[in-house]
Amino acid sequence: MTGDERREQIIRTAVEVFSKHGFSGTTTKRVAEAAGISEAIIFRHFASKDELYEAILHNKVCEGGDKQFPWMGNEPLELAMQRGDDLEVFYLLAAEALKKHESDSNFMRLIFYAALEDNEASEHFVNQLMEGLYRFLGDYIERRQKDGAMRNVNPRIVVRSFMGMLIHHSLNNILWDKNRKLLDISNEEAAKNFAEILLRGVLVGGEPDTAINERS
Amino acid sequence: MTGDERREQIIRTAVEVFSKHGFSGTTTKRVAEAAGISEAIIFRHFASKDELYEAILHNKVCEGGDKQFPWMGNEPLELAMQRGDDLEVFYLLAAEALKKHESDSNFMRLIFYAALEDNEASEHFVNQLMEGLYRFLGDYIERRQKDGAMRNVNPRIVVRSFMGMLIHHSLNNILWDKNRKLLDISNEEAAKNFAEILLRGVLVGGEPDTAINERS
DNA sequence: GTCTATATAGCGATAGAC
DNA sequence: GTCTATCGCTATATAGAC
Repeated sequence: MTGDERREQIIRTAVEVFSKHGFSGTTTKRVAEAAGISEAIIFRHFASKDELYEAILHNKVCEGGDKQFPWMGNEPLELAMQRGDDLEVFYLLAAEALKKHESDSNFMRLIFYAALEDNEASEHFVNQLMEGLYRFLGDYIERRQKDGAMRNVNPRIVVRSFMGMLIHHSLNNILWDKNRKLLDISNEEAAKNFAEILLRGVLVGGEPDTAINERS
Repeated sequence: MTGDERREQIIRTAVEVFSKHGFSGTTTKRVAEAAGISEAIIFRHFASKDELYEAILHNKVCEGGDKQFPWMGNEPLELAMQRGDDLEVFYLLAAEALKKHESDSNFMRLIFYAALEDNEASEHFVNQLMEGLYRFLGDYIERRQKDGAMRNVNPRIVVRSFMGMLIHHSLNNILWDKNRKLLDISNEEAAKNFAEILLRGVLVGGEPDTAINERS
């Protein structure tokens, strides 16, 4: 196996191990065993365990990061946005997001570990990718508010509400509720329901009888 | 300092350290330093690092767990539920939850670490506390559906949507968006908005023009 | 109840043969 | 490019003095 091939193989393997056990919980020995090589080879390709970790985070979060978000270069989505088909917009976003989360749960685990363990990749994740998403979806919501289609709620609160539904649902599926005791539904079903609940929540019309800030 | 006092002090200190760095990332040495004692004392009170960790998880998740959830013995909440004041119900739940999360972020970090590191406390957390919450709030939603006040959505999807908003918002505040770059609002504001969005989303009336499952 | 000193094992990382 | 052998260090845990 050539140097580059080996390096790639180590990274792929390391993603598996680090995403399972985090940085502190991962030993170079386990990575070596999982890759079927000796520890020494790892340190021939990466100067330190730290450098290996940074490499896989960079690989997953920074480079592959754009692909984690389904809001760029998605034709059906862009068409739905152009014609102001809100339900379709939110449904497509939800379905894509849930699918991604499910097919790449390692990415989610890495991000959570990085955040908890206070790795700077976490900061990068928020500054670049999440900020991009908040702007992208926030702008759409703002436009729809100007159209008079949506109520005047802080667009970023709407984005957070929606992302909350999606990320928390995937988080349950990956971490806590693996055997679906609390709630057992398909991604399709979940995406439909989340989109519809959120959208009804922000569209004009159908208000609760008294808004909270009009109360005593 | 007596034995029990010392034990309690160690636990309090260990909660801080474990919640910051997780199980693998925490060394008994750091706990000892943070408590201002020698390592030997820790092992006089706890047979192993594992036992200390289980002790603090039991302390926070199992015993203190009930207090983490604001849905038992909360009078204003129960009154609001009795008179079917949905907005007040969801607002109170949201406000209480966000307040708890903020004042005890260590609890959230412990839970997340436990889930990622595959500790059994995580399972207990879901089976006991989350299941209780889903039943409690799910039952209320079901009742309101029978009243004809809420649409016929799987109640547990509604609970998940709402919990998603709350937990994900707190998670952002604690982990990723500490300096509130993405969204900077008070708990009060957040609770109001989440409650109103969710409630409009599930109340009868104000439907999006075409539901997703009626489409092509 | 608390300490210092120490045992033992596993960690990240390196040396050097092939 | 890969291995075995090993270094230096730190981890958990214990022994024994005070």
